[in-house]
Amino acid sequence: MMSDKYDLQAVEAKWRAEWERPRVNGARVYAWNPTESRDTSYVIDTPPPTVSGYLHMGHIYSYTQTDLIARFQRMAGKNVCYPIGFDDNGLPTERLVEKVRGIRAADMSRADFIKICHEVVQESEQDFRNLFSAIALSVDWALEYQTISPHSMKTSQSSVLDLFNKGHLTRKPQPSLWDPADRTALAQAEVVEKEMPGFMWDVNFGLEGGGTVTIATTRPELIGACGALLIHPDHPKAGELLGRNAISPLYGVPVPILADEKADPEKGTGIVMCCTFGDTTDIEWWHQHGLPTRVIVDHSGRMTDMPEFGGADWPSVDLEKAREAIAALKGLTVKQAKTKVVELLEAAGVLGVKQEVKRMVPCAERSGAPLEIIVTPQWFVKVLDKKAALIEKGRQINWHPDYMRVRYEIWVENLKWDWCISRQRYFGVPFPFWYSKRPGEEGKILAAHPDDLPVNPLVDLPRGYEAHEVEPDPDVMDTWATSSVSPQINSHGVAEGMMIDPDRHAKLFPSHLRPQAHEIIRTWAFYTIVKAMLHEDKAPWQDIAISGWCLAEDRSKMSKSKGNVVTPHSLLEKYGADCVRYWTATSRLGLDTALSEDVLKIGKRLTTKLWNAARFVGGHIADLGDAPTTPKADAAAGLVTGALDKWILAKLARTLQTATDENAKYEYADALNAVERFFWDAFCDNYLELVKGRAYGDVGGEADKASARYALFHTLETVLRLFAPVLPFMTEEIYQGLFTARHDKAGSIHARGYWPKAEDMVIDEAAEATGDAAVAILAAVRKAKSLAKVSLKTPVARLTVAPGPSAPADVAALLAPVKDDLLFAGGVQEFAVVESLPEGGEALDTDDGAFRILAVLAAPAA
RNA sequence: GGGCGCGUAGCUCAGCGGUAGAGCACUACGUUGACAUCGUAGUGGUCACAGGUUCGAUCCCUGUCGCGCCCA
Repeated sequence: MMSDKYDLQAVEAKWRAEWERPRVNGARVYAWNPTESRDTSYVIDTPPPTVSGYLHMGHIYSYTQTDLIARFQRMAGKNVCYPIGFDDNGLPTERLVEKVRGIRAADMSRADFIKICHEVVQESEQDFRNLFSAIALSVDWALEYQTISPHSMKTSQSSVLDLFNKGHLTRKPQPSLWDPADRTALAQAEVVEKEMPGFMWDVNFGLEGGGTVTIATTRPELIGACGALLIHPDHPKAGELLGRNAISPLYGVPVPILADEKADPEKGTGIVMCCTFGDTTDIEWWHQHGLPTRVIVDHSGRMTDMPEFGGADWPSVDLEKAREAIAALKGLTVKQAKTKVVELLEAAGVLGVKQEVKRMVPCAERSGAPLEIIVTPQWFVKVLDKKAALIEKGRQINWHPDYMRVRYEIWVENLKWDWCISRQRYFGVPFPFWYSKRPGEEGKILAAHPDDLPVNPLVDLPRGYEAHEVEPDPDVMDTWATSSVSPQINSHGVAEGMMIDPDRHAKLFPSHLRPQAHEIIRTWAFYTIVKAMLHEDKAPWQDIAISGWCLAEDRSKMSKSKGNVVTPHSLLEKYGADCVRYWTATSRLGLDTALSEDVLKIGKRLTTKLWNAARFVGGHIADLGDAPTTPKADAAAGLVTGALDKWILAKLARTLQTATDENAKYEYADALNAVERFFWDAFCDNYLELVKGRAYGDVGGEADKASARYALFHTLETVLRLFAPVLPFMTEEIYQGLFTARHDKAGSIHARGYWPKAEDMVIDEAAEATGDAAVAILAAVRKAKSLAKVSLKTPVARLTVAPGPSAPADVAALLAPVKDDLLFAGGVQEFAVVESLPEGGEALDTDDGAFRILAVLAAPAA
């Protein structure tokens, strides 16, 4: 039995709880079955949301799109493995914790800080669980993981150990991107370019043997770190300068003048200085020309006292003056130092023109601080030597939409740095390494034994060593170093010799689908491909589905600062999960979508219509029990005899075909559209009106009525299943309410294998043509009434039908099987099929051009 | 500066070689026994612009302009 009104809140709460209870053969509806083989599985590499973020519409948008795919695959018969995880380690979480608790990691013990991180993370994870449950994600909660859990740490450390053993991981002091605010190294992907106003100064260097040379620089504070001057070989002054030494101002350091094509003769004076390190070009020159390393900025972004200055590698022609400059600058931030150096240069009379320029400054994505390039020992995954192989791996994956692959390839082609995975932070996965202090092997890297993972080198020891013999590696991994093994965290294995459960790994890796957003193609997708390739020379997934962003209604980005953020909770409360899911289902993969209340209202209209149509059908099929089998079998058994009934079943079969094909291609929006059109146009607007005469017993006999009831039964049941991935709550409520006999057998409408089957459907082409004709003529009759501005109830005294331009051969024979239904639905009193319409009266063509009709309306009732 | 995507009815979008589609909005009519959270019908577009290919272009090619994103 169904109530008149759909009680949204109560129904959603009921099924949320029910789906988590063991129901189908003792298992939960969405449970993955670990005993089955890989052949029947469908494995999803779900994005673990970063718990440091706040809940926004984007989460609903992208996670629901994945859920639509998961639900289809499950209903279509796959053993779906749909895990969920939380990315809770790393710098983003540390920053969140410092903010919400008003503390600083640097002010407390490492252990205390980590403890607080765990607390904050718990609260945040519960918010996500509630949201995901509210929108009915069909994830298997038994597969939940955290990237900071011991299991994830073990997987992540196994990964690093495997890369180390295979020679893909190196640790050496080399120039690294450094965030002086958070005091940690960063990877290329965490850099954002910000346009900042600044100045370019001309500065005069002296020349050995007399004279001066003028360079242009935006970073005069680095003059002390200068190792050479560069000039383009075609520069007019190249001839006189090349081969000579310049003398840096303030410090008096002799530096060679070298030729390089990369020194832009159009920029500034056309002569630049190369320092340790102003930018990435400096690093190239430093490598290429074998320049000395001259460090003058420390890890906190302040000027050092340059202890090596004055030595053999760092000579000066005027040590005393240089020491004055060093003393004046020591301890200043880079920014303060810039001002001071300019003053000193001015006082020394070597400062030339100052020009205002806008420049792009590389900054840390998280802290926003301008980056320095500092030489520190860091762990790098070697990727620069593998660009071609990485692009090839990307091409083995099906990208949806395909053009997103280009973004990946462009990123790989433009890589400038190996992947730096070490961070000088606290809340993360530690490296499973120590450095030996044993005499004779000082500095040797000692790796943990795979069986001992996870290890904390600050507490644990490498096999065979005493505490006093080792120095632990103090760093933690970047959060991407762990999230990049999300498929392996779920599959419980990384590589040969690094397996927790080889059987499970073989079943779950590679996964079938990676869903994710496009802005992290260069990070998460890229890093995951790197890991899978280096560990097992595999692509990590078969398909990758890229979702777009959820924009505000005006198509601008939602952001707190703009105040245009719509929270998921307000929408869920107002419209319910089914309507919100409907909104996400209407836009395809890859496209950004504006949040639209209009679309939500359409969803509302659809669910209301579905509820009411089901109430109507329910009234006519209640006593059928589970006597109906399948449309095909019931038709073959002579239970479905009406032409219109065969017509709606044929349209249903075609709709199923489209919906199945589109869903299999991840085109859930096209699938939904096909089902919606069938439900609204064919079923509600036409079939239900045409079938009422027989359903209520006003037309035909018992067999005709039974035929109608069987067709109503099958059509509604199938439509519910087709809508089930998009509207899980309402379809379950109706299904459990009306199809109780079937529900006893199998459980939830969302159960595995519940997608309708093409082989159970039946298409009768003759009946289809007859039904199409009935629908076209009914529409023309309605149009005649609408044009006459009368009620649709107004009877038609006489309806005459003649062949139109594209008429079928025998109109009378075609219409015969539906004549009674048609006349009843149209309120027609007298009916005739003729060769051509009589003169006079307003004839109408049907939309398909098959017929011309003349409807003479009865006088309206008084 | 490079790459990618997008510009179709007032709005949100589909179509992608053969006389322009849907929903919303708007207008008119209508409470018909599932539904007024409704029904039926209608109005509405030189498919951003300019060239080219073709018998024929919204659809393919080239260029221009505008918007968005990614990367320098």
